[in-house]
Amino acid sequence: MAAEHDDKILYDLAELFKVFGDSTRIKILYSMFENELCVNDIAKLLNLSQSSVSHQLRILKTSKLVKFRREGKSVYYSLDDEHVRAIISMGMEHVEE
Amino acid sequence: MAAEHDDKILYDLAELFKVFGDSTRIKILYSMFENELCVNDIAKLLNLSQSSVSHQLRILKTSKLVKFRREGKSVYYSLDDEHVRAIISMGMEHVEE
DNA sequence: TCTACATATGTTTAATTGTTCATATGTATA
DNA sequence: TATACATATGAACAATTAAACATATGTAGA
Repeated sequence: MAAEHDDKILYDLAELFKVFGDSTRIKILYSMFENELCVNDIAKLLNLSQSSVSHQLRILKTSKLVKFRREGKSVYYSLDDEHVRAIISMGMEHVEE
Repeated sequence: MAAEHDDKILYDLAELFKVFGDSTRIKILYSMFENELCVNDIAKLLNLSQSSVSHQLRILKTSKLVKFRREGKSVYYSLDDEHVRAIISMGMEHVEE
């Protein structure tokens, strides 16, 4: 317990949860729960500025929580994998009690 | 999507993840993964001040992530339920890739 | 009740971070 | 290549918060 190996992993784990730990980012993630969306769609849907959404998407991208593809002038974002969905769902269960 | 009902839940969800999103708190939670520990044990194990541990335990307590019982002068803390373990494990999987 | 030990809490400070505003980059079309 | 639209990025500011320090509360035993 508390070996140096764990230290690194636990640090990364905290960093991961930190990304989920902001309501703007969670809303953005949740908006993509069913299907991909482009930046502007997210901004309009959640009533956020384009800049704000873009900044947060960068963080989500860096953390590998979302992936994206460009199509013409738009960039479509979606959840990176099932882990992301699973983590959110698991948290939901705890919160909804 | 983005209904007001969701808004509240998503806010709570972010608040929940925020609690996991600090390396000190994650270390504290992880130290209790196998068995309960008293405040001093945690402080010594993780090389933290008693004050710091106590402050963080308060936050974990408020968020219902840990429970506790008093035995003489000591207070023993443990993970509140399997959800907590599940959320951490799920995050671990993502991080360890 | 006095002392020692264990834990909790209040306050201050330093550091982190989300948002805003301004601007840059990228893409398509006339 | 000039213009418009979509997205990204840089910098400054305001708000949040973890840690440190001091102190208070709680408990057991002499």
